[in-house]
Amino acid sequence: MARPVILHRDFYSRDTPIVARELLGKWLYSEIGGQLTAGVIVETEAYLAEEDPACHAAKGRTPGNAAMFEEPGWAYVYPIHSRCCFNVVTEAAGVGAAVLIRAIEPKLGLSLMRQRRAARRGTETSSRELCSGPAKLCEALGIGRDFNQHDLTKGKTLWLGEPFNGQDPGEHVPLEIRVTSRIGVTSAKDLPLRFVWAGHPSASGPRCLR
DNA sequence: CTGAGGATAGTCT
DNA sequence: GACTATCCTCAGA
Repeated sequence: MARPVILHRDFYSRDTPIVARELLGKWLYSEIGGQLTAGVIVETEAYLAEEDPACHAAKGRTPGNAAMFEEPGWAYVYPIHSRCCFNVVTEAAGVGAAVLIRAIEPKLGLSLMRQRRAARRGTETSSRELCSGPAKLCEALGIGRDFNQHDLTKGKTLWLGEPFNGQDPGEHVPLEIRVTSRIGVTSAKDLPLRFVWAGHPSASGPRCLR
């Protein structure tokens, strides 16, 4: 297929909150075994290298978080509660900052997404619930730990880019962005580092935070 | 519809 | 052994 524009290294090589904000409206693609799935990013969270105890890199580099210290534009996939969450590394190599992708609106390959989700759940899932959470979208797109340290700027198997061919980018830019504290973190509760496409049905979290 | 609580496993100390 | 950037089920309204 003809690739839509892929996000390059310089997109990621900026301050993490800026990257998190500008990621809203971009598309996340996975092409695994020749099967394409994709969706629009509607919710992100920034995790900072400095003064952010909630960041996995806060206590320094360990084998588990090593990906966060790699090149911007690389993937950091970590396991939690027997699921996975997907981050993109930002700023610069050695810094230890990233953006967590919390929710997408499913656009391409819905039936495969449903299949992958149902494999775990055993029940049918509505399209708005399909990718409305960091671990849900990983399941739906087939993102596992094998994508840790994957280079997202190559446009192969897993990457971020502009809207799919034929889709008007203008329709995929949020009219309003809501900024809140991050969901589920136990430290640094007050930092306004969560970015949501305001009112989007595919966002996660309690209704009052969408 | 909403909010609370429990299940669950990988990682670090 | 204690954490956890989660998800799902089940009450209750």
